[in-house]
Amino acid sequence: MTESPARPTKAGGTKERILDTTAELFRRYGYTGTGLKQVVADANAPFGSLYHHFPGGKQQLGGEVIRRAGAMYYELVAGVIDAAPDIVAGIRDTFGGAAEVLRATDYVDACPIETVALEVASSNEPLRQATAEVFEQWITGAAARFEAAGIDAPAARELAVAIITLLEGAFVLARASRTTEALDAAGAVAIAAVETALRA
Amino acid sequence: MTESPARPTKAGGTKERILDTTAELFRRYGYTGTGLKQVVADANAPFGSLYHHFPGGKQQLGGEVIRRAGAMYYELVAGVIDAAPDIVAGIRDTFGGAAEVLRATDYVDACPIETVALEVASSNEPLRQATAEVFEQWITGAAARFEAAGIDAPAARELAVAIITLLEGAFVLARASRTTEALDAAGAVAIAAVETALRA
DNA sequence: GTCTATACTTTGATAGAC
DNA sequence: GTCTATCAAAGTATAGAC
Repeated sequence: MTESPARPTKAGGTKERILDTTAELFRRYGYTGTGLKQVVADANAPFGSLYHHFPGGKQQLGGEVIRRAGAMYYELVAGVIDAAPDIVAGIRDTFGGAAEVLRATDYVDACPIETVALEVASSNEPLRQATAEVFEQWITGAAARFEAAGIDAPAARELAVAIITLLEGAFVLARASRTTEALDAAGAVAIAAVETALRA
Repeated sequence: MTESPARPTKAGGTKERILDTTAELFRRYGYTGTGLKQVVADANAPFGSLYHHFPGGKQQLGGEVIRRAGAMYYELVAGVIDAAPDIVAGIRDTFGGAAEVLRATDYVDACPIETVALEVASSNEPLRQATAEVFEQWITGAAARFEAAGIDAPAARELAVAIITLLEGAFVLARASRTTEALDAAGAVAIAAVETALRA
């Protein structure tokens, strides 16, 4: 009973709480749209704590959030794919599950780093690199699964890039239109591309 | 010679100059990342002019820029497609041309409304609707061309959604990685999807 | 390590002279 | 319709007590 329920809102230490809160705000409002005052308010943390844990300020916090959220989203999707009986079903479940989550969260919970990636692409080189590394990690992970399904390495990588491209593009149209039409269309094309590669 | 070279930087009236400048800034830095002071500075316009032409402030300016830039980009891509001998070549030219432009502009000139669309999707309902209308216009225009190529209406629309999804998604990965790999992979999948639909 | 108070800058927006 | 001056609020960041 030495543990005290200091922070009612979320579990974990102050640093983790700041990271999780920032990730949530980034997904909704993007990098420039998220203020540090809002971060500490939502994380129930004192302002000074932020600069204690992230002496590099908003940029350091942003970098850690991008890598952390990127890795977590990778694990999430990889789990869905690996739970399916085969790779085609895994891709189908990925797009179908993404559509479900979007509907259930009022079209908020899409890719956690996409908005930030576009915002920083031409304005913040360190953060741009962070997003590039996350996407590269996803591509490598997806390509490995396609290779395991019998597709040769170059085709597996190209297919991985195309699938992730379809998912990211569908998130843009889905969030703008508040429909899952793009995820359905993208999922169909994705499955067709995988089946074609498997036959080759 | 009654015309005086009042503004050295760009052609057109003050309002048009503000619209063009804002569109350029939105593409690079997004909506929240673009300040109105930077807009008037780059447009070589006095600050008061902005609120004279856009009494609704940043939101009204944003809405007009989204619709204007969206329509211009539509005309640009439609021109590329219609200049090609057939629809497959048109799609190939679209993805190839987009890759060329990205390389030539240091990965800045991608979709003019994509960053803004993600930023406002869950934070600014009027602007979210503006982006949704632009995407819908693109989908309708692309679907009409697929129908003209002999694809039935439902399939043409689904194909249009998928192609635009591929383009938007490729822009995200391309700008983040500063490579055109995603545009190449997306273009290949896009062409395959069109060819499949044409055979059906 | 926690927390408060504050410094400094930039933001969107307005008023009013011309 | 142009332009300057200015406002209140929010932005990031820092200092220093505890």
